[in-house]
Amino acid sequence: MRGTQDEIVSTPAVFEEHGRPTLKEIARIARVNISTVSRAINDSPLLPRDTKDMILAIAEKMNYFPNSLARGLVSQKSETLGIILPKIFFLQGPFFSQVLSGIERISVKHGFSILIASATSKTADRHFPFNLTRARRIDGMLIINENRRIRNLNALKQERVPFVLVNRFIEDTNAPCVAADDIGGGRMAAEHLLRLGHRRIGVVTGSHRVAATTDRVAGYRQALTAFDVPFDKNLLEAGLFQQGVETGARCADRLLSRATRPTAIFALSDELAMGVMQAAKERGLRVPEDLAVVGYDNVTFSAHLSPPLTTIAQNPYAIGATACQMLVDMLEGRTPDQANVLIPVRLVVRDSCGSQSAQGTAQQEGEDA
Amino acid sequence: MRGTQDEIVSTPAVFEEHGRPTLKEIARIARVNISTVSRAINDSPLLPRDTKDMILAIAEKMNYFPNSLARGLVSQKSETLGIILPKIFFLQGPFFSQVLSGIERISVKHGFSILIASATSKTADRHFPFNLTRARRIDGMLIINENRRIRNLNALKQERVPFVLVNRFIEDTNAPCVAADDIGGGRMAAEHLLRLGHRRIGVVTGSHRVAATTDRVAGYRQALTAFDVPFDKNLLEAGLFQQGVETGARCADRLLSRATRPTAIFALSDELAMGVMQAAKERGLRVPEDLAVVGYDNVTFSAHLSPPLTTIAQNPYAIGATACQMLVDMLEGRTPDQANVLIPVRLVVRDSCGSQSAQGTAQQEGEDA
DNA sequence: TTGTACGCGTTATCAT
DNA sequence: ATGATAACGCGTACAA
Repeated sequence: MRGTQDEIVSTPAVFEEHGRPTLKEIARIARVNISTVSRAINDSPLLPRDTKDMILAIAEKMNYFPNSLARGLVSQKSETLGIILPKIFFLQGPFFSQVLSGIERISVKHGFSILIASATSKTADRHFPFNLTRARRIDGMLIINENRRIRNLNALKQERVPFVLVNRFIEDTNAPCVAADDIGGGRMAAEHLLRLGHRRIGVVTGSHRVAATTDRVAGYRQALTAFDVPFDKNLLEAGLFQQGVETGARCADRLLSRATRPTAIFALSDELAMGVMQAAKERGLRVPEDLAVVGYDNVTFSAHLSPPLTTIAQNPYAIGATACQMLVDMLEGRTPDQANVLIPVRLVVRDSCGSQSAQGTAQQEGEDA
Repeated sequence: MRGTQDEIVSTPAVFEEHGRPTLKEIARIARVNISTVSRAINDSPLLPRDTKDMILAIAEKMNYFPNSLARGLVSQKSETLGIILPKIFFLQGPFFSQVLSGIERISVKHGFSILIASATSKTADRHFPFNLTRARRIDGMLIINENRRIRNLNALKQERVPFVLVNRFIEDTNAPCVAADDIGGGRMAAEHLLRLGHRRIGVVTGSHRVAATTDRVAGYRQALTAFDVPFDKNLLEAGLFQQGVETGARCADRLLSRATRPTAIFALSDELAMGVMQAAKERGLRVPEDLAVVGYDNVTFSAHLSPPLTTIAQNPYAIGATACQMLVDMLEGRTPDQANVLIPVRLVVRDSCGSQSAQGTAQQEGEDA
């Protein structure tokens, strides 16, 4: 019951007496100077083995930990990364959690802590997020922002604080970023349907203010162009990512009540796709026979819908990890080889578009990133 | 395009020249002593209006921000809360995100930053999470741990660091905690089925190492006892929360292939319930006619399954917010009126158990916490 | 090899 | 009403 290490380790509360131990305290006990202790703690090559060991033993016994505030004051570093979130950040799905997980993994590996900060209400600090760097709380920032336009990017650059844009892709060497290949994802989904012979492909989107919508639609249009299919903006219906199933169903309803209804629908999230399938069912349309459906995200349940949903899988963990690695590299003086990186997505073919050989060009699973 | 405030505010980069401004720098320019500036910044009542205004104007213009490291060094506080996560924290669902959201909201309101920290691999710091408090990085901690047993709770208490256990309920005035009422939730789900006349109620659980499983099962057993129905441990099948749908289906399969199969199944998550419904369908069993199903969590898609899933809704945002409020209270010297608080859950009745008046006692929606 | 002394930016306690 | 100065805990150039 004590064996595993997923847990808090016990600790002698030695410091009960005089508060937490400091270098001075240790120096007093070890009968050496403070700086000698400091050197021992920092494993300075100047000190001989024995002195070092002697001091380290005492420090260990006293449960000493360097005060990182004092250290930071001297070094002008906090060894902390800030994750900057928009005021209303949609943490609904598992996406953000996975990104965070990737960030966390890399940051601990390099000894950085992470501070989570979201824009507060307007009454609060209007200097956000620069208050954090100006107050020396963080050394760099990972900016998570789903908006299509990054406002005041210039201010960001001027501040001269290392940052990485997470999940927002822009082609700007001065603005490092890591994002999923939303354009590629949109294209792959559309191509899949086009190859199966579909020509009227409806799209159920999220808000056009978020980049996920505009980029994926852009990819969809690329595919259309490649197949010489004219773009018809009446085939687009905008729902809300936050209310995926409801709005997905509503949008699908509108699409399916058109005079010439689409033979396929590309939904920009699996939840939207779920709504689409539901709406189709209610109209007596069979998926995939009467309507092919493609989703986006490959969330856990999508494999278990009936029929199992063909979808685009992203890699949020890799996004977080890569972004964090880039930031750490910058902070440690290395230059990342790429400033703007795209994390590939992949098409997961299941049953919601029918057998691939049924219509159109037969083909297996070649279209991965 | 500049009007909204969801974004980064622009900032004159005045400090380009001499690094970031400090009290000393401002004092030099204002031709006053450092301590005068300090008083102005901290709005000391000793200073007359005009001096204060004069200094503040300069500070503002120079874009001054107090160095929180230096402040912390003096005040012995970091104004930072730590969120402690287990090594492998299942962030799959939206649950954690919502808890985090609640924490974040309250903490910014009180001027605290939040530091995210998960237990690292065993090679790293074996003092986790006390390294954080000992290094003065955080003033208190919110401990998120899904395990049934909290190991070394004593070490935690001995460390004399303010903490709150999040989503783990224990009856211990010395260990403040905030959690969802899992026992109540289990009971409510089972009662619902019992009222509808079911007597053989299968349970698809998660791992028995996590409290969510044991507590909800405990509640289920309470309901059984209240209805004089003997507990049959063969009606329990353990799946995995992380692989909800798959293991849910597998467990349901085992349950449904029993000689006398259950007439209802209580799944401890909506994903598990989804798997249960799928398994039922594959056996040609109709839900709810042949099998009633209750889920847990009320995730977004559960309202849109066919049939819509009856489930237990938790309130993760409230859990986070309440826990954080308690911690802040402790840090600011207030004593929370309750040390161990239970956040109520509620039964959301949909169609997966059939009409309530169909069998058993008719009743409306009285059983909320 | 080890000690001395100063500075990091701030607050607080003295004076004046 | 304001200034000088000593902490806070640590790192480090310089001395010894």
